[in-house]
Amino acid sequence: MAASDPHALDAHISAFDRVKTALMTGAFSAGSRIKADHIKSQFDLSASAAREILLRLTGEGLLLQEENRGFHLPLVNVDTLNDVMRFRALLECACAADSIAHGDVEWEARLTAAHHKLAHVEQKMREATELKPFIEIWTRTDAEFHEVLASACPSPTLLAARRNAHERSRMQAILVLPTYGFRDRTVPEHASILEHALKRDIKGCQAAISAHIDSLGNTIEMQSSNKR
Amino acid sequence: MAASDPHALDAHISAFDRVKTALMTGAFSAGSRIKADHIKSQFDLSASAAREILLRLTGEGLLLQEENRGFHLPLVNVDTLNDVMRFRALLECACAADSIAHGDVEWEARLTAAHHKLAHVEQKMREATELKPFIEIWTRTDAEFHEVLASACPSPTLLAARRNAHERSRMQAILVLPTYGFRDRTVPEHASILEHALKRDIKGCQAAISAHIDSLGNTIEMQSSNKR
DNA sequence: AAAATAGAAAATTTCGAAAATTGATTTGAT
DNA sequence: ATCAAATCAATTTTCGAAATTTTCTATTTT
Repeated sequence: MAASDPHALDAHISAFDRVKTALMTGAFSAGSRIKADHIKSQFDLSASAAREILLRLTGEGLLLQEENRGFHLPLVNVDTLNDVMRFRALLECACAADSIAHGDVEWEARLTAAHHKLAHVEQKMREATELKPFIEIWTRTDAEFHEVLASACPSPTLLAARRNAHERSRMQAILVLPTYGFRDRTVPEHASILEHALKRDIKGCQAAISAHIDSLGNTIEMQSSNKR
Repeated sequence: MAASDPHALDAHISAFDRVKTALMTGAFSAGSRIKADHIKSQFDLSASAAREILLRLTGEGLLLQEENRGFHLPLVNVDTLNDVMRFRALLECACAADSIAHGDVEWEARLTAAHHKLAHVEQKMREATELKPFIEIWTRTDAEFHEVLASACPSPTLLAARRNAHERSRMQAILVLPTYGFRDRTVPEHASILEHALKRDIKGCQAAISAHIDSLGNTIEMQSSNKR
């Protein structure tokens, strides 16, 4: 991959997704301005193509826009992180309740498979001394697990909102959490969610989800992890 | 107001809001294409200004876009209406719970005032033979009531999502419901919401909200109203 | 007559440059 | 020296036209 064209292998991926991925993987810091010119040159786009992408990302709530002052990432602190996390918990719980009520054996199988993969990655992370190399794969695997957990919910509106909330909370976590949200306790949390879902215990599953997400929100206050 | 310039008096209102208002008041029909050219001429905008507005509205979920096939209103039927309504109910209930938990006397006063205005309009509607002339003011008053009800909720994310869900459900209602969502039973429904909110009865208030919104969703199946 | 093809028209998307706005720097006045 | 006005550079926003894609219509082919 030539240094002059860092996206040569991503030619089939839309420019929108490339910029969004950059945002979601921490290429910019919290509160920083996202200049159209920078996007334009960095991703080899025309001025208006770059602007349109930034507009779309603003529509998804991943960026903010100020009249005549361009686009910027949201500022992130304990309060904003917890706010988004709580909102996400509300939607994850609602989706999970619907999934548990409507999901069939096929759903159970997919959920078990997704958790198996996630547990595999997280086990490696617990054993590793450096988390960083795992973050990208873990982020994808974690998103997939929660996606499958919600997938038997019959409401397209709720599903779309949940996914968006997940993306927003993920972006904030990447921006401020030392280990991007992963901690040792994450492993039993995911196991507990799976267990209650398979038991068709809606209340228990929602409690597990809330605990999982709350613990993420609280991580910011105790940045004493010795792993990076 | 000259016929050639239907928006002369709205000069201080942004073009975005003018187009959005047109959408929200039923200027276009469900599923219909929203051609950039039409917006461009109808609202006296340049091609790219029109496109940018349509992009923003898509970001808010009020329009859909299909690659190289432009923008269009969502198709609306019993299922989509109920889906959005259920989602809105989830968020309204969450906001109401927070408001009841956090609202002070000032909030109670504003809520009472908002309900008083709403009840006034709705009383006139019950007495009237034609609903149409009241729809615009009623829509505003109803939105204000639900806005105030939610306003003591401390979560900006939840508040923004609730407002958006309200707008989307309102647009769908305008598109398909015969009386745009108003029925005689709406009056006691709003009263019940107020009553439980002031009593600080979270469960009761949520039940009242759910009943209120469910009854809207069901209206589409019984279009036997003799008023228009 | 139905299906397929080709060509024309309509609509969407993309583009790079012009216009307007903001923020920073310099200049001038008190 | 301080504050205000004016100038300048950087950035965002707006624009109308060019390029692409889709859609419609007419023609040809089976």
